[in-house]
Amino acid sequence: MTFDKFLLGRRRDQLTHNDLLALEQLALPISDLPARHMLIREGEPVSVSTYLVEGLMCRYKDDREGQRQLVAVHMPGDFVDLHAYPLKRLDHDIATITACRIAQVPHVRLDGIMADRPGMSKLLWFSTLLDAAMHREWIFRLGRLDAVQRLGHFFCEVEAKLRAVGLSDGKAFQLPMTQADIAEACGLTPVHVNRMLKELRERKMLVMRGSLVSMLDRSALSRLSEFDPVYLFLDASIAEH
Amino acid sequence: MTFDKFLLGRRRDQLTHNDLLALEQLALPISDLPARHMLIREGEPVSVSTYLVEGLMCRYKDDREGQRQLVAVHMPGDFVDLHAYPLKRLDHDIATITACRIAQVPHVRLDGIMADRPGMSKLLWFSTLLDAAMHREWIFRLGRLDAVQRLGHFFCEVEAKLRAVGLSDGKAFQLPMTQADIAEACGLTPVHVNRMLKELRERKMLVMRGSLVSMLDRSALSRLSEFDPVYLFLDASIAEH
DNA sequence: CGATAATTTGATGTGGCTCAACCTACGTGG
DNA sequence: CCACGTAGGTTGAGCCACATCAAATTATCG
Repeated sequence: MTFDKFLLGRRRDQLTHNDLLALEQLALPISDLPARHMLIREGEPVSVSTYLVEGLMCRYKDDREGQRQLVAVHMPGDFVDLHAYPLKRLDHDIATITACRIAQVPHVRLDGIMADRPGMSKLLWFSTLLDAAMHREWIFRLGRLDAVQRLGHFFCEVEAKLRAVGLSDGKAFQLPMTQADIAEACGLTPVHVNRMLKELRERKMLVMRGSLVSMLDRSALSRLSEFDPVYLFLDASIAEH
Repeated sequence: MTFDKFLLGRRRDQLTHNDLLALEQLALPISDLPARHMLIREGEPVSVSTYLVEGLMCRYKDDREGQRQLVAVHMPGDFVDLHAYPLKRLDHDIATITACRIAQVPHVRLDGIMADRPGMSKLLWFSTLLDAAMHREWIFRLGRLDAVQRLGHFFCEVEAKLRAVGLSDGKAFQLPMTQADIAEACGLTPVHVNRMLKELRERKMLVMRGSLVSMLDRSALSRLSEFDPVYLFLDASIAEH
């Protein structure tokens, strides 16, 4: 039950029934975190990894003045900091955006998986490299797209990920982030995010009211923002629609 | 001999002598590539991974108009596309910058390592996550730093990596990249890179003449550009100096 | 020595930032 | 139930960092 969203839409078939059972048995009891709560601070040694069951989390680096740059947004089904297993400490902070439900897996138990289940180890490895692939696309977004495109691209990515775990129908979805959060993700100021959202609204591509995002014209939006979901490594069936 | 730079300065001690021997035996004979040569194109299935023995390589995504955004620069000792092993295909292109000497490892042989050597598998996993950590820092660089800082930060990163494999003495090093290449890495235009290099020169922090980069004042440069090498996961001894 | 790539400099345009004000929704306590 | 505080969102005016376009100068290399 806990891991029923894990890797959904991505090579799930390569997890055997026994693998999944082994995964379920790894997890400690589920716990809850409040919104806007810091989970891990840069540099501290980490000995458990967190799997996100419900809610929104983010990873970020901050500059000298404490300004944040988000480097990832996580949603249900994501192994948020599995990379802390080989790395042992993190180079960035992790915090919740909304209230979250999580399951934590001690690293010593993962050692068992590495020793006994090479196939599953490779799939865990794969899931951390998915994050790396998304990082690369974020670099592209910041380096080569202008403000409207960055927003469009960001929303396309979030929508595709949510759809893979059944949290978007392809038209509308809940995204409880403020415009300031989105600004921190896209390397823009909140003021400019506001103006660009207005432009997307006027262009009849996307409307965000509160936490409800409605994609009025997804294909136009992905064309505008040069979004191509190959980097999400989704199975053909999900990527197409 | 081939892998004598692998992970240098980073948890090398966790590779046993037998591990290293196993690694050396994995590699196919060494081969050479010309400068400005594409090695792997986005999307094509990959069944071998490339280890860089000598030269400079880069990974990049390009936008609709063919404009490149570099997402990584690789130097000797890097397992350039080990991540292709779990991923099976890549989300970006890989090309040489200078002429390169490489060793290629077939993925089937890595399967053997996954099955027999969990400790070494974890170290290989670790090395791919190092790339992810660098990606995150690149996101930060593009999202939160201005042009001079981006350049300073980029040079600090390159210098630290080169120093870890003995290719920089902490003062000067060879970097055979054009200003246009650097622009593609930092999300700037070549013209503006040129002007900002001039500024770094005038501020007596860094001079680039041809491919020789001289860091006149490394500590001032890293302060200016908010460079902190923790994300490179270097052993204390190398990180300090 | 000539051709071509790389660097340098100048002039001008503009996308996104800054600062500042105002508006709206919502939760809390009087 | 209203008053008020606060967080989030919206809008305007002015400015600046970086882009763009264009041309000249300097390396590099067959």
